[in-house]
Formats: sequence, structure tokens, C-alpha cells
Amino acid sequence: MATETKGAAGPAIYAVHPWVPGNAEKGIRQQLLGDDERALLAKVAQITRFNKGEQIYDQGSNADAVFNIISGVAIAYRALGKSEHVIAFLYPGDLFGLTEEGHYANATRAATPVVAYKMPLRAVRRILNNRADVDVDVIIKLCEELREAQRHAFLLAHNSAMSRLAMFLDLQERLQTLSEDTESEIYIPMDRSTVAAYIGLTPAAVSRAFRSLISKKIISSHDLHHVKIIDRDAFNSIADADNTAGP
Amino acid sequence: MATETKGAAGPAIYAVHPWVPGNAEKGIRQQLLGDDERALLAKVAQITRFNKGEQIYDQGSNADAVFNIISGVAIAYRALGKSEHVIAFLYPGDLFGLTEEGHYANATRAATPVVAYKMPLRAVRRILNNRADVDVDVIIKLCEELREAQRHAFLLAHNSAMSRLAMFLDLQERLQTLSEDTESEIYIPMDRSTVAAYIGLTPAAVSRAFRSLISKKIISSHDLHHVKIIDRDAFNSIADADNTAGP
DNA sequence: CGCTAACTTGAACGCCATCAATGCTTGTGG
DNA sequence: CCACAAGCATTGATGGCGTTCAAGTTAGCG
Repeated sequence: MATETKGAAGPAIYAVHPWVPGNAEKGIRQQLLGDDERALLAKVAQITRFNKGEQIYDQGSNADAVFNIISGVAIAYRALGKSEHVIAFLYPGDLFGLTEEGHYANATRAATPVVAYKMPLRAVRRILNNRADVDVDVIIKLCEELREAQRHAFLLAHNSAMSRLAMFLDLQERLQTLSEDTESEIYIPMDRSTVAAYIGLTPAAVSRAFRSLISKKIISSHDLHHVKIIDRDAFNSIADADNTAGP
Repeated sequence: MATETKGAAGPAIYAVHPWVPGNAEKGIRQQLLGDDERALLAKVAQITRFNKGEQIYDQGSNADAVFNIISGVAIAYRALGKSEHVIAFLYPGDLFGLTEEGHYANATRAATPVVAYKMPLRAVRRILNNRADVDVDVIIKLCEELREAQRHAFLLAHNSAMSRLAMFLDLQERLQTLSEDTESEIYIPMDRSTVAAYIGLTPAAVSRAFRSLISKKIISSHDLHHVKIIDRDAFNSIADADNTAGP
């Protein structure tokens, strides 16, 4: 419906293309899809908007569509008792809803206002079966998401609140190195309790860890959603925590 | 070299095929590749053997090959200080070395004697670029690995040793539901410290958690590598831990 | 059959969870 | 534009649980 195709519009998958030498080291993210691929996907895509906090889909509900974020940040999460566990943060260029079939394995909601392409599963499946080039792009993206999930588990394997928080900030910074340069602030789109649910702590512990990093003059923050790393060396030695091994 | 092609030999990717109705619920794993695809991959594959504990590749080394396990169990891990963090356990039918390019993102070693197909990256890339059908299989497998990594993170988000251990056993059981039926023993191919490195605890804590589950008559074990679940209900309520919410 | 590495067990410490109270911010309606 | 209310973030005190370090035991391998 709301699908105009001016220029190279259409779904976009951003990832570090691993076959281009130099990219992996520098963490350069680029658009994987070619213009014709984007146009192809655009034909079956609908632009959808979600308000901050709005549910995108529920865990266990029928999975009939795949999403591709245009702008905003979404949260993939699962119920964990009366609280919840955050699985991943989804940024522009990310693909989701693909990882589960039949029923969605996690729930997803918008952390900020979100604009996304919504693509019916049947159509996506048809394209995947015919276009090897699109497939490869999806494979690359999935590898990236897999690495991201592994990093998340790595983060959770640390048992100091400060380490976890520092690693979290590091991850967020990396996710935003799309267009920003170093020395800039890290933007934290989600609230404290969501951060807590991601790094496996209580909001209280997250708060204390923040204050601890601030009092050590390692980071600074005036706004709840913006953090700046002051002492990069100290920060790294905490983020790498027990990771302070030799080469 | 050691590549005989009798019948439908060649690399095999096992996964829950999500497009076949009923599979997802029952967790039925099946061979994704067709005979011709297996033959195609077999042409570029070499059968390789590793002894128990032998290194398959190092973290950061040049990634020039993809592996597909035929038999045995491998461990993907990363250094974490002077200890290590286990990222994943790789079972027959799993694909690895694919997720990282240029350099391997994790190290991998054999937990038991391992036999695997080793496929040069260039050849695999060529196949991926041409065969949309193979691509789709890889995509399905990657989605499964992604879910697995997410489950791992979910496990690590719990903060009771017993919960983590129970979830770990649950995962292991699931990975082995390839050919075995319920009520059978769970096989634990790796040693305690590797379990500890996977669930983010110390070996001491793992030991205590085991004894705790045993003294509660929830599991039994005579051998360090075999566990049987006696009280399935109690087990589930611990494995789902705080996950004891309604529908 | 003996050695070595891995597992178990114990005691003390430290860190985060918990619960509760206070302070801040965001959004809403007057 | 201000006042109020509701949710979110912070902060404090206490207790439980896993880490740590170390000693003792078992298991696995030559």
C-alpha cells in the first residue's frame, strides 16, 4: 500500500560484509541488498509504524510476517517469571521474525517509535527459493545476528555488574557505529529496567553499576539516555574484564 | 581425498525444518540436504578426524574452511581471562566455521573424538552463490543456531545455579533427541569444568548444583557423564525456573 | 597398578537480590 | 503554563548464594 519505489527504496539489510577485505577489522557496515533486490522485496513489503512501547508481536502468536527496521529501535524479549528477559535490541537494517516459524519464539515491542517494512512470510519464502543472491545476503545477516547473540551470552557469563554494564555499552556503541565516529556519545534508547533485563541484573544493580563507573570517572552522563566514555583504557579493561589476557 | 560417494554420502545438515507443519512443535530434526546437494558438497569436502581434546582451530586464525560434524562433539569457546567461556556445543549435523570470516571468531576443539567434513571456504562460497536450494538449508540451520544461542543467553540470565544446570541438561537432552526416546539417560560428553564454562559458574558451583539436584531426588547419576531425570515435573519447574508463568 | 588430572567438599568472604522508601521525569489535564 | 499523578530511577539495609582458596577424594589413563 504505502510502498512507493522512488530510486533505490525498499527493505535494507545492513551488516559487515565479511567477504570484502578490511571490513571485518574496521567493522564497516554496509547495505547488502542491490537495487533490484530491494525493489523485489519492496513489492511485497508494507510500511508499518509502531509507537514507543507498542507491541509488534507476541511470543507464541502465529508468525506470518518478517520485519525489517527502517528507523527506531525494537526489543525482542521473552517472559521470565513475572519479569522478562531481553534477547536482543533491533536496530535499523536488522531483520527479525525470520528466526522463528509457525509461531514467533520471542515477543517484540518498540523501544522508540519504529518504522519498519512488514513482509508476508509466503512472499519472502518464494523469493528465498528463487534468488540465490538474496539468500546469501540473508545468510550474512544471520551470521551477524548469531555472533551478536554469542556476544550477549559472553556478556552474561561475566559475574560482575560493572563488567556487564561496560560490555553492554560497548555493544550499543558498536551497533551505532553505522554513521557516528568515535569520541561521540553512546545513545541508550531503552530504559533502565530494559537494560537490566538484557544484562541479567535488577534495575537497582544497574543503577549502582552506572554510579560506580561514573564515580570512577570512566564514563559521564547527564541524561539517562546518553553516556560518554571518558577513560577509554579503564573502560576497556573493565569491559574485557577477565578478558585481560595476553595476545 | 577420503571422499567416497556411496549412496547418499556427503555432508549432512540436521535441523528442525520449520516449513513442514508439525515439526516445530514435536522438535523433529531431519536431514535438510537432498542427495544431489550432498554429492555436490562431498566433491569439495575432506573427511577429517580429531582426537579428544584436540584443537580444531584457534580463535583469530585464518578462516579458510567450514566444518560439518559427522560424529562426535566439539566445543566452541573463547578465552575469558585465564579461564574460558564456552559458546556452544557442536553435535553431528551442525555446521561451524561459517559464522566468522577472514578470521575465526571463536576457537574450537573436540570434546570427544570427532569426525567431520572440512570444506574450503572458496568452494562453499561458490556453491552458495549458485544454488538457491542449498542456501535455504543453510538459512534454516543458521536460524536454529541463532535460537540456540538465544537459549544459551536465556539460561545465563537466570541467577540460580540449580536453574542453570537444569536448563543445561534440558538443552543437552534436546540436542540428543535425534534418535533417542524419552526416559533415556542424558549423555554429557564434556567434563565438569566445560559445563561450568558454559553455564557461567565455577566447577565448584556446578558440583554443588549436581549434588543438590541428586539429593532432592530430581536426577540420578552414577557416572559423571550420564544423568537420568527422575522427577520430570520438579525438573521442569526448576529448568523453567522463574519461567513458571501461565499461558 | 600407580600417577595425574579432575571432581568434590569445606569455610569465609563479597557481591548482588530483595524489599522498601525517596526523588526525579514524563505526560496529562486543568 | 502550571499542577498533579504515575511510573521510573535511585538509594539504603539486610540476607542468601556463589566465588574463592584450599584440602581431600575419585576417576581416568598410561
